[in-house]
Order: sequence, then structure tokens, then C-alpha cells
Amino acid sequence: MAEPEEDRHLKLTGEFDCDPAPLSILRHSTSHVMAQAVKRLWPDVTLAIGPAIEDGFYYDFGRSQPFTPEDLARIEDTMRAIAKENVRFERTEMPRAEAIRFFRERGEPYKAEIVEGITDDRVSFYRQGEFIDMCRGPHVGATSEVRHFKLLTSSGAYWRGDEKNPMLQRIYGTAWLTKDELDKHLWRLEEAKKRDHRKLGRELDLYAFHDVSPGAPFWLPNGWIVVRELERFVRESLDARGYQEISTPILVNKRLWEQSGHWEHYEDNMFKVEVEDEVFSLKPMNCPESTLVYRHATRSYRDLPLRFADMGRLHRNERSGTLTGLFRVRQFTQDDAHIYCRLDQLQEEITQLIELVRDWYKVFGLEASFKLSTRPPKRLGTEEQWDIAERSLEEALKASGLAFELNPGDGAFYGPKVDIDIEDVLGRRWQNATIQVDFAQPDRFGLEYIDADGQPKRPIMVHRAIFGSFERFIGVLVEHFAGAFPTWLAPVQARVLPISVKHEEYARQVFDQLRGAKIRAELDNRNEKLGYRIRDAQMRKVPYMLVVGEREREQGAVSLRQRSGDDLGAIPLDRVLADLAREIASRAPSLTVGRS
RNA sequence: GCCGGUGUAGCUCAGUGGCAGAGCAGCGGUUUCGUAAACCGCAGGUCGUGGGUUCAAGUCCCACCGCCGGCUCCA
Repeated sequence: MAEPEEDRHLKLTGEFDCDPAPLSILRHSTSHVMAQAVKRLWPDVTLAIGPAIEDGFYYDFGRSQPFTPEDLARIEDTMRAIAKENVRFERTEMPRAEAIRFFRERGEPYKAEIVEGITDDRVSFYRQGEFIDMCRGPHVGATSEVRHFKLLTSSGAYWRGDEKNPMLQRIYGTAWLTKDELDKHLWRLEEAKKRDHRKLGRELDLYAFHDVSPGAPFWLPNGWIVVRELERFVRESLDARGYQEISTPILVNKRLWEQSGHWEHYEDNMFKVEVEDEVFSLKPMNCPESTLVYRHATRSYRDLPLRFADMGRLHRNERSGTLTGLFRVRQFTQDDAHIYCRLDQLQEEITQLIELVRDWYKVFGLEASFKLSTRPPKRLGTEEQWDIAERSLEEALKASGLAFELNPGDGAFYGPKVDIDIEDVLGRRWQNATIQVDFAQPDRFGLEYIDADGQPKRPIMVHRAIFGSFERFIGVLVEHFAGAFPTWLAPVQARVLPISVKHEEYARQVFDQLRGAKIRAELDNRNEKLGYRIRDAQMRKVPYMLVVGEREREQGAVSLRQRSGDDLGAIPLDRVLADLAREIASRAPSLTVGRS
């Protein structure tokens, strides 16, 4: 994986400032054209950096006023004018000292600071028309190649990403090689907006937020069904795989957090409660308490691996500005588990976990990709432990036949980890799952098992969460499915729609049979036209509408309509019931009733 | 937490210093209907909260809170 372009621009590492691929080059050049436009419109604005990023580019400017949407429109117009001028990108060089003087004289403190931070003798520049910027390229040939772009948003951003530094004004844009790709990307952004889980959560009555508890969802009946179904899925799956579920207290004395090291490393993120002159905290993680369960009995090497699942409700005091719907909350429930094993069992456990991750995500049509993060400079544990743990993770990944990225030095201080990204139907990536090897907690809590030789040994602890948190995962699912959950997850699985009051009795029979078959059904006998009730069920994303009138009553059938709009016609009720039960029990990803 | 924006009915939004509005949803009635919105009526508001300016504040000013877009951080 190439290093981030921010770093290339700031530290001048690597050969070029951007990945020398056509799209990155184009985006990088587009950011220069944008900077040129900004300089034309506001000559006093200073320049920071302008890298290409995933899907586009940005440029950071030193300016006290933020850019308004009207400013963005003006900048875009000026950029199109510059493209029309079709001036060439030309590379020049300057000795380092001269470059520093150059930027000082031009009143470009950020650029001067970057040059001061490097050791190279010479610095390269790119010029297009009247605009010149320190840059190692590469760039497109001329400004006319900058065509399919759009400026998106402006916002504040810290210089060098450090909150102690001054706030710059950043403008984000997107750029593509063809108009088609640009249009497709803009459509994706629109589509993402439509699928926003905060909007859909409100419209589908899944969950609500109130300012009395920022960052903590109120689960409404519909949303809580989704949570329950996911929990049921987790329990069924783990019960069959040798896990034991435990549940541990939420309010825990500070002593435990001092022992685990959280008080030292994580105190700012913990909610504290004073109880009779003692300090307690709402748990931000489950692991320390899990070790107490481990220590409840003397463990034998024969007991290992021990797998304790703990779907604990956690609280973390996240900074107010970071809260975002279900994606970033202060209270959440992890599908957490801790596995205690011997070193020689580690690889097999990791292999099983990777398989579990893939199995689970497959059910939702989510593609998982894996990243291995290895030992950081500051770390606990012996080199031998790290060697074995890293090798176990790597071997397990390889044995699973997976392509994975390497993040050298990005592991936790207590052990290496595998982070798992999932990609949704719009190609967006989310990080939910994590598998972490931990040497520290077993030490801190003095965990032991009695080995075959009768001697006490220290087990390894593996932390893992697959959905991550139910909150974030449901947020992802809502956007992934655009609110149209597979039937097994759908809050309402079927709605019975009598054509008029005359058919209400039969409709009620159908409804009762659905209920009897444990299908989440509703009877919509409201005094509204059929078309109205169809529309309503459709907007609520109810998978199946069972329309019943005279014809259906006579045949003991229902007319089946899917939320996609497909009308499957009259189908015997028995068959619908059987198909529905099968679809739900198998957690089928798509609608199958009446199609077999 | 920081920068900027924003907050009016359950939802979406109009209201630029002078009587708080619309559509949808809700409720009541009429209608009994064959696959994406029948019709009539009713009700619904501490205009985020607290202060200030003014004869008069949803509207102007200040503070706080929430939310939104980013930054930083993260499951």
C-alpha cells in the first residue's frame, strides 16, 4: 500500500507527490488548477497542500474566512476558464535555500515550513500560467486535460492534521477521466444521501435520537427487532462453535481499570460515577471483566481454547464533534468475545475467526477485506511472542487464501491485529470487525493455566468483534440495503391488504395464520384505497404484500406483491406460508416466495 | 474538543421587526374501492434553551445545548 498523499506532500517522502497513475495525476493536477483559481480570486490566500485522495482531491488554504458555496461556484467557473486557457504544466527546480526565500518573500509560510523540514538540496516546482507551486508531480500535460471535475464541500482542517495548529480552509473536489465516471460518482453521492441511515431510521421508525442523551440511540420497536435478529444470529452461530456466552457488569470500580491499564491510557474516554466516595466507571470495553471470568476457576491446558462471548453494553465518552448517527455513538453493544488459548493454538483460532468473519458477512452480501497490522515501535511483550503472533496471523490469512494488506507498525501496543473492512453495495468501506492478539492483559491479570507438565503457563488472549457494534453495523446495513432488509431482518415481513371491508374476515384468517407461523405480519384494514395501502407498504419496505379479495378467498390464495413492485399473482396460502418460513429460517438474502 | 453551517407542528419546509403558516402524517366523517397518494372536516406550536436590544423578537445581539459538513479520534 502506497503511503498517504498527505505525507508525500508534507514530508516530501517517496519519489513523487502522487501515485503516478493517470487518475491520481489528474486529481493532483485538478487540485493545482483549483489553487490557481483561488489565487486568482483571492491573491492574499496562502497555500498549504493539495493532494489527490480516494475519489478526488483537496487543497488546504490559509484564509480567515471560510469558503461559501457561492465561493465554490466562482472557483469552479475560474477553473473552467483556466482549463480553456490550456496552459502547460512545466517543471522547474530551485536550490533549497532559495526555495525557502522564495516562499518567505511571497508570503507563503506553510510552503516555507515544508521546505525547511526537508534535507534535499534541490526542490522542484510546477508552473501553469501565472501559478507556481512546490511540487514533485507528476502532472498532466496541460490544464485542458482537467475537465471532468466538481467541487463538493469546504470545511476547516488543521495544518498538518494537528489540532494544536492553526485551522486552514479545505476545499474538497472530485475528478475523473471521463464524464461518465464523474456522473456515476455524483450519482453515488446522491444515492448515499438518499440511503442515509439517519434519514431512513426516522422514516422507517427504527431508532431515534434525543438531545437528552447525545450519541445514544433510542431503539424503536422496529429497530429493536433488527437488533434482536442479529443477536439471535450471533448466538445461534456461536453456540455451534464452542463459545460460551457471559455477561458482566456495566458499572465497575476504578480499581479494575487501573489494573487493566485503561485508567492510564483511556481515562478521558470513560464516564465516571462516584458511589459512596469511590470512583466507578461505565465500562468502555469488556476485556478486563472477561479475565475475571477466566480467573473464576483454575484452568487446565485441556480447557483451552476458552471462548467467552460477551455482548456487553459499552460507554465511551467520544468528543461531541465526532458523534454521527449510529456510526459513532457514546453507548453501544459489541458482539465481543475473548478467546484464551495456548500459543500453539493461536493460528487455528485465527483461521477459524477469519472463516467466521467471511461466513457472517456473506449472509449480508458484504465483501470483507483484511489488513494485518504488525508490531509498533512502542510495545509490550517479547520479540518471540511477537514473532509467533504475527506469524500466526499471517499464516492464518494465507491459509485462508486471502489477499491482505500489510500495515507494518500499526498494531496495538499489546499485540498485532487483523482489521477487517467491509465494502457495501455502493463501494463504500467501513471498519467494523477487528481481531487482536493481546499479550498485556494476561500479564496484568496474572492469567494462568496448568500445562501438561503440571506447571502454570500464561495463555494468550484474542479480542474479536465481527459486527463490531450492533449500532454501527445496523447503520451500515440500513445504508447497504437502503432500508429494504432481507425478510429475516425486516421489522414487518408481510402485510395483508384486504381489497375492501367485505374481505376483511378472510384477510384476518390469513393474518392469523401468518402470526401462527411466527411471521411478523400486519393487517392493513385501514379505510383507504388499495393503491394507497400498497404505496404505504412499499415505502415502509415491507418485503411481501398479500392482497386478498373475493377471488383469493374462493381459492384459499393470496395475491403476492413484492416491495420491488413485482406482482406475482394468486398463490395458494399454504405455499406462501411454507415459502416464507423457509426464506426466513434460511436467512435468504433475497425474496424467494412464490418464485420457486 | 476545533472551524463553519443550522435549529419553526411527528416529518419536509415557508415565514427578514408588527395576529405563527403549508403539504404529508394523526384524528373524525363520507366513500368500500383489484396493485405506488379518494373527498370533506378537525386538531396539532414554550418558533432548541436562557439572557439582552426594542413600543413590539420566530426574525436583531450574546451565551449554552443539539444536529449537519469537515478536522482530530474511533467499534
